[in-house]
Amino acid sequence: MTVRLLLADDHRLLREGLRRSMSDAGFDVVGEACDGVEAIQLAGELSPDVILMDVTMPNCDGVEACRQVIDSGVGSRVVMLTMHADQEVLADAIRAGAAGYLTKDCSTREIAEAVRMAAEGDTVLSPQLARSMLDEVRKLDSHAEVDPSQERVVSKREEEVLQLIADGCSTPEVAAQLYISQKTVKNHLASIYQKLDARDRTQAVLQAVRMGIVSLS
Amino acid sequence: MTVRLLLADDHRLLREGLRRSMSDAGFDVVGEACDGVEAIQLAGELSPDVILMDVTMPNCDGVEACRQVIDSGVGSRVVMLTMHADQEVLADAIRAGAAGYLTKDCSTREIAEAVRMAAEGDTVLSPQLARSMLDEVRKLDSHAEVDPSQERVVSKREEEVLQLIADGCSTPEVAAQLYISQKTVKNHLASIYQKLDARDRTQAVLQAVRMGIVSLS
DNA sequence: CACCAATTGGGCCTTCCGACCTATTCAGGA
DNA sequence: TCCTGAATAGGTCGGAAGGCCCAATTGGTG
Repeated sequence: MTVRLLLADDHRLLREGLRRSMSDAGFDVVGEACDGVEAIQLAGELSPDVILMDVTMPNCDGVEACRQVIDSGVGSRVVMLTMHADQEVLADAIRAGAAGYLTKDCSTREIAEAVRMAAEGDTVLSPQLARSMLDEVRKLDSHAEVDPSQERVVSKREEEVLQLIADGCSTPEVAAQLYISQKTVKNHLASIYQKLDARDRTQAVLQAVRMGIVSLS
Repeated sequence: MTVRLLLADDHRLLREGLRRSMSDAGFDVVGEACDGVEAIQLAGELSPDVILMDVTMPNCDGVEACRQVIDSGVGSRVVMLTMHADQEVLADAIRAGAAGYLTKDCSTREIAEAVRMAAEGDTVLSPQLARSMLDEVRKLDSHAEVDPSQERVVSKREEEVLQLIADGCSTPEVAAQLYISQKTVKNHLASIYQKLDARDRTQAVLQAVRMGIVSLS
């Protein structure tokens, strides 16, 4: 029984490489999608056993596409592929129902094994993500409610403040945006400076960018 | 006469895909590097005809690695691979002496052709980058002297100020570092704000990071 | 229950920052 | 040669930023 596989990645080079590797590994590559919307559509039309889905794609990102495919009930197992080992995205992907989460640092052999295991109902992950993955799964098992992405360095509110500053807001503007006083914003910032080992907002935002806490534009 | 090819990309999946594709296309893949430093080292040891080099790599980015390979005089032609069609990076790559600049949206066939053409001394580029590439080449042809990375948005001095700020310096510290008065630093900053459409140092540094003017640690 | 972290807010103070004004020197292009 | 741009430096001024004190509430955790 060959595994029917759908590839979803916006980079043709990677798709072609995967198609060859996966075909050689004995999988039946039934289709390729170059964005999230196409992936969802093809998943519905082709009902593949497994979908190898890139996280970053145009139109609809991989995690959202994964969610929609799982929710649509076609029964496809989704293995996420990502460029970077991002804890946040991993957590999102697991919550979306992904059956695997691999970085593109993996070998084709590892990918092939992951696809095979996903097809058999197992959940697979990159070795370097094993621990956090297990933590996430444990949390899902123990208390099935959504947890605000564990191990946060700064609090939720502080993260909001940081993002607004990164978006170009001044202290008064952040206060207005969040409906709190300027003093509270300053307090949050002072707390952030301690946690991120920064001494001003510039360093705090840069550190947050390095740590992936905030996104730049 | 087969073309001897070196692959440099930090993503093993992509490297393996490329190795297969390029081998099948008749190239002799003599080595693989997973970061910039390794790429430079292997280029020296193996003297490949062509190096397929990713732009974003650990240790030493592809553009810098390209520059060093070209400067080392091993005679290898460097074809850059990139995730995104970035004008700035393209310009840097061309200045660094790259023989080609392709996005990973290209097909393996296109990559193979690009490698072949690069080996023959031609310069190749992604279709969507053709125009800007030609403009860049024209500039290089018209005045062939070394210009300190022309089209600079901010001046050399302003760039130094920006980098120091990004490194965590305050205005007095920047002034001390550059042996100028605080007032001059402020003047530079005011000029930077205009040029980068920023209203404070935080925004200026973030914009500079986006534009690749400064590096974050 | 007691404690802790998060979130909210206050006051006071010093320093920094950015806007706006001017000015000199010097190198390079029209 | 004149003019522009870069780099240098000064002043003033209002607002922003950051340090350092403080306190109230809320929601968990031990």
